[in-house]
Order: sequence, then C-alpha cells, then structure tokens
Amino acid sequence: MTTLAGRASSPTLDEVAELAGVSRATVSRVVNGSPKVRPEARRAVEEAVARLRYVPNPAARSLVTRRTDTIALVLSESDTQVFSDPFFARVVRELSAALADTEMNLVLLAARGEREQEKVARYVRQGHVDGVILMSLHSQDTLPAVLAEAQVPLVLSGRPLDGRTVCYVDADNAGGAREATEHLLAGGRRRIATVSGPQDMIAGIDRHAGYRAALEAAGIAPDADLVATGDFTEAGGARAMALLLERAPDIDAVFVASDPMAVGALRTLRESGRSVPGDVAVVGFDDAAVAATSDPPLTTVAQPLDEMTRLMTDLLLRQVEGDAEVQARVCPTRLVVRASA
Amino acid sequence: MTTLAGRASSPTLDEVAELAGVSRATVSRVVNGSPKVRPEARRAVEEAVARLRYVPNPAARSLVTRRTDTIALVLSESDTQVFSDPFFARVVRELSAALADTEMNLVLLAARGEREQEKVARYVRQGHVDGVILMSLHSQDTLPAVLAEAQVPLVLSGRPLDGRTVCYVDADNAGGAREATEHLLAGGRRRIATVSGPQDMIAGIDRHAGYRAALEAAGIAPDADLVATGDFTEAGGARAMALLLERAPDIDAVFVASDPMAVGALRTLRESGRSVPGDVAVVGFDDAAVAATSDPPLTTVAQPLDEMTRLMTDLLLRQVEGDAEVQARVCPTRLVVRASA
DNA sequence: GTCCGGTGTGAAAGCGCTCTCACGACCGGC
DNA sequence: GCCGGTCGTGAGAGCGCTTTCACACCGGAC
Repeated sequence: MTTLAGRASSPTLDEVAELAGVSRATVSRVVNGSPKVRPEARRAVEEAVARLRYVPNPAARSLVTRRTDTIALVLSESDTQVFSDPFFARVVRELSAALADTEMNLVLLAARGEREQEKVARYVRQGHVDGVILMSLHSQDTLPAVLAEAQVPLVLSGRPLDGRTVCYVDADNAGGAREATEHLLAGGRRRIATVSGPQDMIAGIDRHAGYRAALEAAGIAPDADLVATGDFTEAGGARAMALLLERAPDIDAVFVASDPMAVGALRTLRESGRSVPGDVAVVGFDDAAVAATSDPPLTTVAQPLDEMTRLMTDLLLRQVEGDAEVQARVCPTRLVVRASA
Repeated sequence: MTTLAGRASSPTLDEVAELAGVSRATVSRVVNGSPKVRPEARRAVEEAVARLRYVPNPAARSLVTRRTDTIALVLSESDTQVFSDPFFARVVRELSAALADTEMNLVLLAARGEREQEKVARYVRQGHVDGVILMSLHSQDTLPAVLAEAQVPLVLSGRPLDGRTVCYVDADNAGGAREATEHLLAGGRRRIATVSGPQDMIAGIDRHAGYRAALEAAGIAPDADLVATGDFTEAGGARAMALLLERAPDIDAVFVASDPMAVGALRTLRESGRSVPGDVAVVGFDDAAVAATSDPPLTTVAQPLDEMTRLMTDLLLRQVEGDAEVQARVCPTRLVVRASA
C-alpha cells in the first residue's frame, strides 16, 4: 500500500539504468545530453527510457541543481479584470514564444489583494521559480519591494515609482506623450486638453508629465481646466471628456493617455456634436487594436511591446544565469498618425 | 565558492535545529504544525526560524511527500486573446479565492499552439503540479486526452466532446438555450432565428441543440435560413445577424449563443432600422457584463460560473486527496429577463 | 616495453526534507 | 516497587537525482 493509492508513480533513474545495463550516472548523462557517452550506451539508455516512459523527477533534480527551470510572470493588481487587457495577452504571448526553445517553463501568478500577494511572495521566496517578471501597476503595491528583497532574479515591467534600483523595462511614456502633444501643436492647435491616467500609476504620471513638458516648451502656460483624470477605461475616458467640454468648451485638441479612454472621448465628442479632427483633434496612447478600427481611426503612440517583452525575458534569463548587473531600459515609442489628429 | 554566486541560499532545517537546540525532526514537526511538541521546544524553534528567516525548500519536501501543493489552471487555446474573456478572469478570481485558505498554490499555464501544449504536457507529466483544471475550447485540441492519460488529477471545464470518461463541470448549455428559445416562443414569436457559436466547440454545439429542441417541441420545423454561425465575438455576431436579415427579413426573434455576439446583433438590427424587442426579440447567453449595459439591456442565460468554479476546485482537491471517483456535473442555468425579449 | 593523456564509466556522496521507529522519561494502577 | 502506557524526542533511512572522483581501458609516443 503506497501513499497515493492508484496513482502510478514514474520509474526512477535506477530502473532505467538496470534495464539499460548501465549505471545511474550514465543514464543521467544521457538524459541531460552530456556528450561523454558511448553511442551504444546512449542508444541502450534511450531505448530503456522510451520503454519505461521515464520522466525525470523535477523535485529531485532541483534539489541538487538549485534550479527549477521555471520563471513566473506575476500580475499584481487588485482587479483580475486586468487579464482582459490585450496588453497583458500580448506580453504572455511574446514571453512564451521567447521561452519556446528554451528549457524554461512559464507560469502565471495572479496576486490580487493582500492575501494572495503574500501567497505569491511566499511561493517565490521558497524558490519555486528561478526568476520573476513582475507587472505591478499601482504605487501602493508592496509586492515589488518584497520580491526585490527576496534575492530572486527580478525584472519589472514599468519603471518603479519609488526609484529603487531594480531591473526594469519601460516605454518612454513621457517622450511619447510629449511627441503626441507636439504633433497637436504642429497641427496648429492651441487649446490642448488632456485626459490623463490615474496619478498613482507610473504610466499615468509619465504621460501627463510629457504633455506638460511639450506645452511648456511651446510657451503655453498650464491650465488646470484642461486636465481631467480617467481610469484607463473607455467609460472613464468618456466621463473625463464630458468634464473637459463642460469646463472648457473651446478646446481644439485633446491628448488622451490611453486608447480605450480615447475611444470613450471620441464618443463624448460625437455626442456633443463636435467633429474629429475638424473641431477637436484627438491623440491616444498604446496603439491598441481599437485604435485602428475606431471612428475616426485614432492617431496614437505605439510602444514596442514585443521588443520590450523580449528585452525583459533577456534581462531575466541573464540574471538567472548569474549575470547580476541591474539594468534599466527605456524603449522609444513611435507616433502612429491616423485620422483623428 | 558556491554554485550560484551571490544568491544567498536559505538556511536548512539542520541549522535551525542547531540554533534551537533540538533535532531536525522536531523542527520539521513544528514547521508542519504537528501537535506532539512541547510548548517550550516549539517556542525555541519558532524563534530560530524567525531569526534565520528560514523557508522550507519545496523541492526537498516534495521529493519525499510526493506532493507539490500546487495546482494548475491550464488554458489551451490557439489564441491568447482568450485571456481577454471576462469569463476567464472570473474563473481565476473564484479559483484563487477558493484556494486562499488552503496550502494550495495556483499557477496558470498558457498553451497556445502545439509546441506550447507539449511543453505544458511535459510540465504536468513531470509532476510539477498535483492536479489540473483544464479549459480547452476546441474539439481538435489534443491536450485533454494527453493529460487524461498522464494519470494526474484532472477536471475539465466544459463537457469533453469525445465523450471520454473524465471529470468535468459544465453549465447546462442545451437546457439554457432551450429555455431561452421557449421564452421567445412564449412571447408569441414564430420566426425564430439563431446566431450559433462555432460548431467545433461544445458550448456552440449544445446551445444550438437546445435551440432546435425547443422549436421541435413546439412543432416548428427547422429552417436552415434561420441559422447563422458566429465566432463568439461581437463582430462575428454583427456579421451573422446581417446574413440572417438578408436571408430572412421576416424574422421576429433571434437566439444568440453569446452576449458579445448578441451585442453585435443588436447593432446590426439597429442599423437595419428594426426595433428591439418590437420588431425582433433578442436573447443572449452568458450574462456577461455587457448584457446589463447594452441598448436595450439583454435578456440572457446566466451560468452559475462561481459555483461551477468552486465545484471544479472541490472535485479536483478531492481527487488530489486520493478520492478517485470520476464525476461529471452539469449546473443549471437561469434565464435573466431584461428588455430585449 | 613503459609512460602518458584522454575517454567512458560506476561508486558513492549528498542535496534538504519527512517519517518511522526506538528510546527514555514519566504517569497511574496494582 | 514493578509494570504497561502514554508522550516527546532524536537517530537514521531514504525520496530521485547530479556530480565528483577514481578507475579501467585504450592508443600512441618514446
């Protein structure tokens, strides 16, 4: 009577060794692709492995190698809805593609709320994974600090708000926002409003800073009436736009800090009887799928998301290999001009 | 010089034992909450654990316990966009909630494309997880069969198409569709069309079957002109609806196999100048968030998704505990009547 | 013939943990 | 005062693997 009734347990190295007529060490060498094995021995082992349907026990292996060959993408967010963000889906896709011809496995960890964050932190501290890519959106999130302390290879997606020295990859949010605003200025617009993102998120903060910097450089004084804050959702964008129109009906352009919000803004503008870009020019951010299909198609700022993801993967794997230098990388954005501005 | 330069390795049981002045066995007992330890010994150990910041090594532990205390939610789908499905987000949320006060950890595994599916299969077969909840949408997906063979505790989300005997939980798609169609009949509608889902997905098949069953029971002969197939997206629903209107302009109701498609259908109907529910009554499926906010609000079929998720968790954990009986559970749906029908 | 370096192999140690088993201490009952 | 029965504890085996180390073997240089 074994512990787990009915569950067939996989054969061990020893059994394979016996069947192949070699030692455990040789089997191990074959399984791990060591070159120092005679071809005939190798064949015998391979045959035995196939016959017994041998699969190495990862627990035993990582007990000695100190590696798990697994990295985690952890998503720290109070709201599971973030999954719905196509942004996230793209990161997952690119990440698993980058890992496809590696030994590395990818697991996703969702940490919403304090309890789950603790659970994830414990999971990582225990050494279940060799490294983690952390997507943490809000400034009050404690997970980045906890994981940074855990001595585990770590790459952040997005610049950390507290300026701690960790490895991260981010888009040049400020630069992109500035370029977007400059594009509006170049189009002759002068009353340029903004729907900015939440100011406890780095993307919200940086994009707003870029907008202000562009205006300042053009010698235009900031006007609080021209600033409304949204929550990166379409509904939030629509509301913020309505607020702006109420406060400053004479605006001729608006920089919206995300495409979903921009779509909402377009709706509000349409409902108010204004034409885009005739009366009001609109620029979004992210180059999300909706940007191309909205009415009118959205001029927006594209982030090199795939490149950023590959970069994160790269930085992380290098850390896992023992290359310990901490790097920060900021990737340039690109203005995609469509019909809305 | 240790293997992984710079990475501080966690203390071991032995070091804790030495500091606490007890044996390794006693430390293990304390860490695992065994009652057979004298209070003073327990305190000494706890103190030592805290002082050394001891965390048990899961590889060593699972090498002997044969457990990993981790279950996987695997998402087998060619398209990572599925993440965007709020459906999925709800399952993740409920699942981690159910596991919150358990020892169990949850990891998500994305398997799109053949290579990744193989990788996931290997991951599971190696025994990285104690069990898996598998969401596989399409009939040609081989992962369900592979995992079923892997002898690992398994619960499927959704009835398997090939009728194999595995544990699964599903909503009563056929029953729900039938009830929806009967609701249309009860409202006096007689030319009842349907926008069905992909016929290689169990939800698509069953919902279509329910629609047909209701018509048949009412003595209405099936009419191929009244059937169009969508892909569960809003755009697909809009296209399918347009097709239906072209083929049968006289329809007075439509059962749409998902809410996003229903929203698309509403748009097409509006554009064709028809009123809902005046000219055409519409019933959707899923009770997604959009159903309540669409114009008009959608009458739809709600699945007890949270309950289903808890049920899956439950069935899986029971299997993990060694309770091996294979069960299938089909949960009743509920018609939510709003304005559209 | 001896010596050499290289090459493939096996014995064995040990990774950090759990858990059985044996043992001593202590209790109450006779 | 002796015996059976807890109860807490520690010694030690062993989980399945990697990896070091020593060794046997071989062909070529001298």
